[in-house]
Amino acid sequence: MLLVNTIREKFEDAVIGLQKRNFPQAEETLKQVLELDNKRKEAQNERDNLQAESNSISKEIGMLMKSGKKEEAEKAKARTGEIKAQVKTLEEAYNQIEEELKHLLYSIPNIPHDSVPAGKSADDNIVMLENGNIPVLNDDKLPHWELIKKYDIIDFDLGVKITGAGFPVYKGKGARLQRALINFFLDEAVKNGYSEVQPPILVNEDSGYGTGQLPDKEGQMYEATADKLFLIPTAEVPITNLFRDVILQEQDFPIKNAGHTPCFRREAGSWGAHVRGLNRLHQFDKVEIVQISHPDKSYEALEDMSIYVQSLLQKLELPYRVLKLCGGDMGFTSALTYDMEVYSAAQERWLEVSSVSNFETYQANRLKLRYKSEDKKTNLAHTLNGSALALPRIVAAILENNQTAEGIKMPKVLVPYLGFDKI
RNA sequence: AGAGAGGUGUCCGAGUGGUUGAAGGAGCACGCCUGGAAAGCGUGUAUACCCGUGAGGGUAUCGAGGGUUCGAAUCCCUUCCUCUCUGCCA
Repeated sequence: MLLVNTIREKFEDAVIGLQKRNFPQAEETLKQVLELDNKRKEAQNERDNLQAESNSISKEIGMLMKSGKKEEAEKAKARTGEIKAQVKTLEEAYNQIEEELKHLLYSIPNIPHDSVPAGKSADDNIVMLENGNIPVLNDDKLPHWELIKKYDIIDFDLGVKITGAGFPVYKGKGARLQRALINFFLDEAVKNGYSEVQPPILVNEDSGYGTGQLPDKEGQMYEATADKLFLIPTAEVPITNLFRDVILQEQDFPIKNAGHTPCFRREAGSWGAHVRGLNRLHQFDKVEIVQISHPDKSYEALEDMSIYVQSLLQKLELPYRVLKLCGGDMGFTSALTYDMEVYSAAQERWLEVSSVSNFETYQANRLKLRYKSEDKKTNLAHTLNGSALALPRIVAAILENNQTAEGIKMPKVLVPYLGFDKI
């Protein structure tokens, strides 16, 4: 969530930023935050002063008791009754204001970076660059949902039998392709200085709050209600939460973690014509990269991550483009997001396979993820993450783009992982 | 899952109702001492919020949340976690 101090000090910028996101009543809402915060301070002052008085009387009583002046102690006790009741009232008032403020802050998205264009939808995103050759396929080209049947490598019907729609079963070379991609992505990440982690894929509520899935977005996650745990929608949640309530030293930066996990998304109400086959699933695999960065270095880190993700796509020989998301299309917690899309040649459309974001202090504030600077001050760190990469659409593009009459050619870089070069 | 023990500051560890944000030790930082180092000595060493230009002051925090009390690290309740034994299990 946003820092109240930031809102106070950069009010105009914050309003303009939120307007870029089409956040309704930006100015009114931010004013309300400041008013509530002022009320909070007043309430705290009142409460603290009274509590201080009560504390000092209690100490007095303690001293009187020690020195055997029982009667005077009793007199002092009588005085405290009233104060106690008042403190309780003030305490409740304070808590209510604080709660209200917190809820309001939870409802406000991150302020976009200056360079983020205003815009309403994906149509307003900016194409930063396009790379790679779009293959020219014969007229008998097949979309991946046909190819997987033809070669019997991914079975949606079996998944329906076991679980339901959106839970495919990978078989034979399909399963091996999955495993090869995961290993390839992890190896590349390690080569690029990321340290590999294997986090839990069920997380508690605190973790959900830490990265911003909670409150309000619990509908997106599968929940194990008996234990109040959530199946992760992305490894961002457990990996970033590794650093919840942590105070780092400046020399700890940058922290670079990478991990593979399955991801689970309910995707309630988002089914339609464009989500056939592997395009949208309830369960899929993804390798995620996470960086914890010094605030001065986080945009460098973001560029770094973007270039790294692109290097994977180049090695997989997939045509891709990089988008800078507009305010209206960015995630709630992000300040700047690049989306990487690959071209899937049979569907003849671009598929998002990675989303790389800088959250600045928005997540760190919730996470209480801080660092001690040289001058011994504690400041919030910056968090970033990105997919590197999400498997299903990569698989879709590999299958579609490389189909030939003799079978589907595998990218060279995967062959050592696969043990075969063609499906 | 059952029985028992326990969760205190960066770490170890004392503390069972009264100026305890918390003894003592270790570590770390700075200073003194030294030719240099070690030892020794001294000082300092949490987080959040609030008040104050500042020095400084206030409030809260001893796993978390409630309660009893004028006063709680200390008593009570709930909850989470760790350890030991038993059970179960990949």
